Amino acid sequence: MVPILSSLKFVRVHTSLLQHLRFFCSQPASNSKLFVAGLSWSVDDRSLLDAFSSFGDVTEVSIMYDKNSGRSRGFGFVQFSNEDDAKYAKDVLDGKVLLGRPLRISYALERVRGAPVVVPRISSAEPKD
DNA sequence: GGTGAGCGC
Repeated sequence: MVPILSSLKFVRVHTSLLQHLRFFCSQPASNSKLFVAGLSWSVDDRSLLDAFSSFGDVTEVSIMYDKNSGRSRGFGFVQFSNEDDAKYAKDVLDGKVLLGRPLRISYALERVRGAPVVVPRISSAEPKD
């Protein structure tokens, strides 16, 4: 009886921890920050800014570069000051070709301090309420 | 160094 109860308790704690982790990580950091992937390796910050600034007020643009090679990792982040501008740019530019590569745009995830960003693989298991 | 889905220090 006791080992059963303790194992059940362990399962409860474990599942709640996973749910909390998934809940925390699957939430967008904000609706005004976009995650832009599918970038060509020749796209830099300025060309990305030029592509997005025509759809709204862009606060910050950052492309992730490899520390060793110095080349672009093919994705970056675009921060808008307005949520509607970010949504507008996402709706228009998502799938559009920039320098030969189709853009893949989605909302940026919450960045957890000290830990890598966990990308939710299970989008069908999200609570609807 | 070539690479092509992805979530940043």
